[in-house]
Amino acid sequence: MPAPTSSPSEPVVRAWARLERAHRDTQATVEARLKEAGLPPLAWYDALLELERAGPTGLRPFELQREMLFAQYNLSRLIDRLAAAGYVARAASAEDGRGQVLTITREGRAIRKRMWPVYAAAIEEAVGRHLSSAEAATLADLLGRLYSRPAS
Amino acid sequence: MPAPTSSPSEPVVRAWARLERAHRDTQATVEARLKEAGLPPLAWYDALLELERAGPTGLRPFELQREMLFAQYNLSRLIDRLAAAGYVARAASAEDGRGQVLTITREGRAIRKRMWPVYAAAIEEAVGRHLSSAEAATLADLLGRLYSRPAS
DNA sequence: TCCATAAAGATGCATTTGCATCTAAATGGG
DNA sequence: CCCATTTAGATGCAAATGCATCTTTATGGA
Repeated sequence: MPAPTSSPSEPVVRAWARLERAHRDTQATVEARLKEAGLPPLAWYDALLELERAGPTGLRPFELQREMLFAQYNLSRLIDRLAAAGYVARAASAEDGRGQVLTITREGRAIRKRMWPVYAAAIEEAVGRHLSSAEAATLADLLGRLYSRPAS
Repeated sequence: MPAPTSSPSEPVVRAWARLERAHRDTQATVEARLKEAGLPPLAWYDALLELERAGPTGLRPFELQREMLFAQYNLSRLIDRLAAAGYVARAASAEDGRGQVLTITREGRAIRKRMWPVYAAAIEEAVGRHLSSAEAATLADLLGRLYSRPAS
């Protein structure tokens, strides 16, 4: 057997490098727009959206963790902050004595809704502006191959 | 005039979301491989590579900052660490009394060289494995549109 | 020449992340 | 039923990041 992992081709290295930069740049734009508007950071939006989608059943932290690809300790503290802000409610899980169930509050729904227009405009500024719809679709498709969980 | 910034199309939102995830995932893989091998983090590589490319002339911190799209205070501290590790040398700038000139040391070149095989394998694992060369080229092209500075 | 302004870096302080570890509850084999 | 192992989640501590601000030097008018 030859080399166990072959060296990446030049286009692959370029794609990687640009993934880094494009991410840094777009992320910075989006976070900046949210902050300018006096709104919470991006991660809050993601968590609130997942919880809103989950409906009144709510989600267990570990489920949310999988959805968000977030480190456990990291999520634990994100939830702390969201709960402190009154955007999510924690309740002890009925079936699992170790666990809890998270649900979004009315305030949580409200802030998420308030974040969306700003977030949307930022996405358009950072991404949409530079690509046609067809190109965005191609990009989404290619990026989708780079991580395992197909979720969304 | 209609809405100053239109709402992003659905493919654009998808592309954005996947950019987030693909980045998180690939970045995590690469950092993990480096750490497993007992090597410094990715940012060190990037900085060292830029400095190596700059040759004996070196680079001013603000130049490096632009290359790397790194926050100023952040870079200032990254340089601290690199200098403490003996990988870069700082010297007062001749033309600019405020500034300094950074050059990579022999040890810096050595560690960068030592990082490359691990880094390369990780890039292949995180990106190359999932895409053909043509696809990688397409991806690189599309990502390249998302940030202004064409550098690389 | 003098001064206001801008640019290059550094730094104190608060927040966030990463890492290791811990507690408590669940699970599964003997 | 019991104990070893696993899983959910929290947390102390160190490192990194973000933010505001500061110092020093350069620059560009009046």
